[in-house]
Amino acid sequence: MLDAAERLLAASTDYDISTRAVCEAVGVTQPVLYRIFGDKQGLLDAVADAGMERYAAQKAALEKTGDPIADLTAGWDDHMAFARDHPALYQLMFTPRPESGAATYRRVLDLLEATLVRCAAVGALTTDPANAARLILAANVGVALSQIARPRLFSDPRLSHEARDAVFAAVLTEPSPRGQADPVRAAARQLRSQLALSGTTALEDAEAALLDRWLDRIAAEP
Amino acid sequence: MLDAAERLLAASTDYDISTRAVCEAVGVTQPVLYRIFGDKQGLLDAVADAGMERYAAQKAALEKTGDPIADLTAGWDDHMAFARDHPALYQLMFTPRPESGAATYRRVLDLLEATLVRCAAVGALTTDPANAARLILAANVGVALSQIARPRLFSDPRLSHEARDAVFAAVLTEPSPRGQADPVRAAARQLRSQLALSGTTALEDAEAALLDRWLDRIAAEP
DNA sequence: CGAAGCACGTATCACCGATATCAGGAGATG
DNA sequence: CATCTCCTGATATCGGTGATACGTGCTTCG
Repeated sequence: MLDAAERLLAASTDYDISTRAVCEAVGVTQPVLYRIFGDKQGLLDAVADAGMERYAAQKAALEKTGDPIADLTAGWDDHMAFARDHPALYQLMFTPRPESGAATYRRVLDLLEATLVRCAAVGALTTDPANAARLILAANVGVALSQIARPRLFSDPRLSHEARDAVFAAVLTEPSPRGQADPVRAAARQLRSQLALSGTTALEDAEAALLDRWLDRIAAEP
Repeated sequence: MLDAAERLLAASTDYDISTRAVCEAVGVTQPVLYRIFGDKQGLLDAVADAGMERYAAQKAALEKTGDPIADLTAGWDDHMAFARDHPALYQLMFTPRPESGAATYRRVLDLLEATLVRCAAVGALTTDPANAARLILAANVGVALSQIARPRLFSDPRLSHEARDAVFAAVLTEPSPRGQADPVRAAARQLRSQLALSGTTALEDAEAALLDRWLDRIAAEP
């Protein structure tokens, strides 16, 4: 029944389901749903909890490295992947629903905090794990929800990586492995933005266009 | 009518309103609502748009400093205050609703980007304003929505300030090179030196040579 | 074997989004 | 001034949804 509800939720266009449709998909009538879950909110909570279970399992299968910072980075990307793969379920879990969803936030925070405690154990954390977990989760949810809301504007994976590196840099002592490690790319990006907003006359239009393409290539270099 | 809808939305417990209640509050019947807004979604879009108008006005009344970075900081805090004061309206504006809300995101991004362009004009930005705007807005929305969802966990203003500083540190330069004459020339010089000491493979030799001549011209520009 | 308890279905209520249809009034046109 | 047209609003209604009271048949245990 939870499976049917989640399937209908994923298939729905307005991120909403009807208890009738869920019951019909399973082959029972409405009162059994209300006997089991008591409420539609109860059903949605159970669906969110099942999603949380899968999220935790996915994350548990991921964290096997000895390096806690690598695990933390993988955790962020995994969070983004989960949001991308299950947008309706993700929104059900992390969007502000009144009187609900508390368990999801709490459990994700606990998972995150566990990893952060490991980071603190190796002296890589500049604040307490609880505070860092709140910061990371809030930013992660924001990027994920923005990506769900406006894929055209926010689906660029570079955005997620930049946000991740920015937040990690604020709570970790060591610079993150991939974050702004390449000064060439940073310089190329800065020059491109500066050229874009100050109409320089040192280059002709064709030259500027070609330069822009090169800077783009440099900035996108792996 | 928009006023009644927003009032009912703020008073509702489940962040939802009924078209009947809105009509009854105004004193008209349902068909007039559907004549005016065409749809319930149209009504909600109009409410979100009115909220966006108020948000823009509040922000316009705020940005008066000559320092764009101070304005950017105030903009973040103002965003958080708006979310705290109008949680239902805020969620209507920034939560992923299908087929809607595009205008809100776009307009907020434009406002943010305008301030960021001013930051870039004084050489305080390390990336292009569009990218920085996406990053800042996503993080800001994430902290705000988390605060709405779980006030007990995320209402600490220190969290918002930490997130703000973390994101700003990722897109802003340190205010040390204040007396920078020309940010374009500085960026060109920096890129040239960076390219010289790190053999990048993104460009062929001939391209790198031509790029070097152009950077020289830009750096030598009066 | 019989009765109690429970699970399920039937029928129904109140509410909501949306619309077809009709009544009344403002303004144009002769 | 009469009439026609267009616009605005109300009435009535339809399909659907969350939720529940009540009856019925099956299971289970003494």
